[in-house]
This record gives sequence, C-alpha cells and structure tokens, in this order.
Amino acid sequence: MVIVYYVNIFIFCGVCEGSSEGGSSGNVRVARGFDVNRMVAAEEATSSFCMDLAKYRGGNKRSLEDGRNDGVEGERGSNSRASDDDENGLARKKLRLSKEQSAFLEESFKEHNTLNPKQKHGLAKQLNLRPRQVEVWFQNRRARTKLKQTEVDCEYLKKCCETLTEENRKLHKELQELRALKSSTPFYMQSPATTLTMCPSCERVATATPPSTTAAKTAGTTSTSTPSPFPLSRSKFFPFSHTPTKAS
DNA sequence: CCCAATAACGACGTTACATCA
DNA sequence: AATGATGTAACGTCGTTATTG
Repeated sequence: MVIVYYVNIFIFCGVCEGSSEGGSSGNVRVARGFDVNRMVAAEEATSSFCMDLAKYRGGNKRSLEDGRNDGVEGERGSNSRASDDDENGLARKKLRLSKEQSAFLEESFKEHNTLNPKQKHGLAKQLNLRPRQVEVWFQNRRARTKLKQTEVDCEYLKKCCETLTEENRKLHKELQELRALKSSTPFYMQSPATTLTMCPSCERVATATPPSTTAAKTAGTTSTSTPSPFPLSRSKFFPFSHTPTKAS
C-alpha cells in the first residue's frame, strides 16, 4: 500500500522533471524542492523504503535524484543549487536518511573517508540519492569525526592538566618540607650548595641532585618515585596526532 | 618554464529543519 | 500542545591543488 503510493510519487516526479525543464541541467530547482519533501510530507516512513525500492524498480530506476547534476562532469555547483531553490521560492527541506542508507554510508566511510567521483556516483546510485547528498554526507561525517576527536583530545588534555597540577602541588609541598628541614638542621650538616638545582619552570631551587648523591634519597625524591614533568617529552603528553593529513 | 584563469574539492562555520525530552 | 535542546542535512565561503591555454 505504502509502497505503491511511493512509487506513484516517483513516477509523477519523473514526469514533472522531464516536462518542466526538459533537460538534465536545468531541472535542479524543480527536483530539489520536490523530492524528499513530497516524500516526507506524503508519508515519512517511506524513506526507509528508498533503498529496497531501488532494487525492485529495475528499469524505471531513473528517479528524480538521478540525472540532475550527476553524470555530468561539473556537478559541483552546490551554490547554484541553493540559489536556485531560493529563486524558486522553495525553502530547502531536510531529508532524513533512512537507517539503511546511513548504515551503508557509514560502512563506506569506514573504508575511505573521502570519495572520488566514481565512488560518489556509485554510492549515490546504490542508495538512490543524489551525488551531492552523498558528498554532503561525507563532508558532515568528516566534521563529526573531527569534532569527536577534538573532544577526546580535550578530555585527555584536561586529565594531563589535572595530573600536572597534582604533581606541582606535591612538588611544592616537598620543597616546603625540604626548606623546613634545611632550616632546622645545623649548618654543618646541610648539603653542599652544588647539589641543589634550579627548576626551570618556577625558577626556584629544587631538590634535583646528581644520581650519586644521597640527599634526594633521604628526602624521598628519587626521579623514579615522583617523576618531574619537566624532562618529559612532548610526545608523552601529546601522543595523539593533531595534524590531519590532507589526502591528495 | 612561468603565469593567470578555471574547476574541483575539502574544511569550516552557519542555517534550517526534524526529532525528542 | 508548546518549547527548548540536540542532531544533522544542506548551504556559503575560503583556501588549496591540479589542469589548461
């Protein structure tokens, strides 16, 4: 029942497309204001039939999607399409991709997150979408991936920051204890000044001592027990790569 | 080889709409 | 039923790259 209605709409669209504009180049505005909206408005559940239907429609495959801009070399023209809609007074409407369509696109995104024209057209044909829709979907999908990665990175940096803050707090405390110890011990028992080093960050005398000395060990500040953040390489704190390589 | 014009494409930001709580 | 939040399809713009004359 539903399917029949859907098919009828498709046929109607095809006729409309062919008669009104009479060509593949000029029919964009008619078709775009049309396709999904009518379908969705007519009955929203039909979109999930899109793909399955395409299998069965056989010879009458040329939907309103096909033959708009695809198949033509310069199918870029997203801007002109938009303006065409506007000129026509038809506000853009949103298609909700069916689960099957989304899953299919998702699968192919896993394989390659960019598309060459052939892949784009192939996908569009398989999913009964316009190549432009496939292109847009991949653009948005890449954006989502990046956003998610950014969130993950942000979370990781936050954790790093917390760790460093805690480390810093411990070191300060340690320094205070050492200072207290130093002032409380007699002068002749104090370590030689050469065993004290300067912290490059806070520019204070820290407790870092040469490995051979025992001063740090007595204070419990071996480099293995409480590693200082200073000598850590950047790669340890930023193991992820932020530089997306542009696929050529 | 160099250069300007052009097309194609991706990233990014934004808008508009659908859906859900 | 109304509404704000959220997700996402679609769009506009800009920068980059390849091609062509």
